[in-house]
Amino acid sequence: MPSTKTCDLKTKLFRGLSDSSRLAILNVLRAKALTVNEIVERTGLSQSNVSNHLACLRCCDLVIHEQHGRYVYYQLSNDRIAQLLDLADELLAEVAQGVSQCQNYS
Amino acid sequence: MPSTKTCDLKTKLFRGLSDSSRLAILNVLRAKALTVNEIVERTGLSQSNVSNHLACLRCCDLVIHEQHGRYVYYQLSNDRIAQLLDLADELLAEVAQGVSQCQNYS
DNA sequence: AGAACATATCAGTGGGTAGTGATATGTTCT
DNA sequence: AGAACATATCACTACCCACTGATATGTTCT
Repeated sequence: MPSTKTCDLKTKLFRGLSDSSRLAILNVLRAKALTVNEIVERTGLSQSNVSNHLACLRCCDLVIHEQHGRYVYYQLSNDRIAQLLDLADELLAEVAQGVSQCQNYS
Repeated sequence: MPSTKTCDLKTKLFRGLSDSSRLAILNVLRAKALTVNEIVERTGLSQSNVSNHLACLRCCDLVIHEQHGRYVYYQLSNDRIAQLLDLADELLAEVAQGVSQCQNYS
């Protein structure tokens, strides 16, 4: 059974995933490594917003980046991230309606 | 590839998991079904706090409840929830340090 | 060197939400 | 019926965090 400390870290990990911008970024990165601008185009988010969130995701070791010339390529750092997203989809397949209706948060 | 709508729902699902109280509740429920009071004792949270979060988790179909006399037993609704928590632990095993250091949120 | 492009950083603000306390509802005793 | 227990509901407040806009840093051209 996870300790309190591990639980708090897990809370923080999930908080990293509980933002629509960050999740959109992780989602477009599932296909392949992308530059910041490509991420901006595909998500429709502003550049500074994407960059801010990338800093967060990078700091949390959820993505890694590689500078190629003046472009910076980002990709998922770990296969388990995609697995986690997949598993979340599977769970959602069964609880989507409930989650959708829940009024406690948006 | 998940649609925007699915992504938003996933965001909401993760938001459900991104609170230390809710995660603590889900965590103690992994062992077995518990009454509200047992959850209160094991998590150290206040009764109203636990009850509020249980309402949220119940609404999201993440837990189910059964009334037995004056006690209400709660349990996880779906095996994938525990799987998701396990997978998060596995991912954390590799990114814990980064997550821990990240200053973007607490 | 300077211009154009690509990305990062930072401070400020507004909106959302978690926790508390009081109270309501529901159940099982005597 | 009434008391004691178990749980749920609700309104309020304080805090946290996501987005924006401006600007800084870094890179590759001519």
